[in-house]
Amino acid sequence: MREFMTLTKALSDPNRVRMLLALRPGELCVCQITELFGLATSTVSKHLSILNQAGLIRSRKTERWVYYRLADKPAPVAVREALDWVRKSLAKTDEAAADAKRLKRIMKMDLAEVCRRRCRC
Amino acid sequence: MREFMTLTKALSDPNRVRMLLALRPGELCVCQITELFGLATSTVSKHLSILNQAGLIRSRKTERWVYYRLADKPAPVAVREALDWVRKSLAKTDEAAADAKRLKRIMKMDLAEVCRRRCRC
DNA sequence: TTCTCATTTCGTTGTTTGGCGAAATGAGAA
DNA sequence: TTCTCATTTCGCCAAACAACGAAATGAGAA
Repeated sequence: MREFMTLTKALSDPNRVRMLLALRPGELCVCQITELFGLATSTVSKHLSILNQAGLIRSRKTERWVYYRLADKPAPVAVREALDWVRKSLAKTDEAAADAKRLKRIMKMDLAEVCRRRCRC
Repeated sequence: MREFMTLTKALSDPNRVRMLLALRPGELCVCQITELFGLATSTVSKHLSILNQAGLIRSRKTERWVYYRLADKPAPVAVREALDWVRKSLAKTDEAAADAKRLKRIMKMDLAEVCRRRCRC
């Protein structure tokens, strides 16, 4: 029950759900997600931490960046069902399409460039 | 997206999830649910209204009482998947078993009796 | 080793949410 | 019709939460 509530609470914020959808094509680093949603880095980090704690995503650190991806096959059944539910319910929505479109543009940029841009001095 | 978030928010409170599980065997009236969870009537009513608005449950009024039941077959796919997810993830948990046990006892009581008992004067 | 910098953690603020009791509602009983 | 009473709505309080900027972290670069 406790684990299940961690899952449902993780899914109860629209920005977190959008992050799950954005991660469908493949892993992204924090600064790319920050750029995609126009939120503060600390806010994005918090959201990712909540999704991670729920087991919905996993992280990997390489060089200077932390990459997040959707949970892999060995994830618990409840987690996989949650991800399927999100995908089936929202993959074809306008919001997901708009995010995907903007993400495409961000993916074409240099990663270091994206990270530097996040700094709004 | 908006509808989906209504669903996930509805599922993000443990008492609401317990209510969904309690409704699995069949419909219950508000005072039975109130007795089952030991919450104020107004609180239970609010929770049921949120579940109803999300399409997860439906209501029916007969004589003096309002009965709530899980959403029927013609419910949207996302709703049916949500209910399946809850059932598969939690039906066999200790919490669900404990609630079911207490519910059994309440079901043996006279309905009017249960409603009157709720009044803690 | 020290420096750099992407990310996380901390502390604060405004909003949302769950809980309650009291008052309002409204459909059946009388 | 008026009365009864199960349920809903309202108003309030305390706890939880999302968002931000600033400070801390810690791994790679120099």
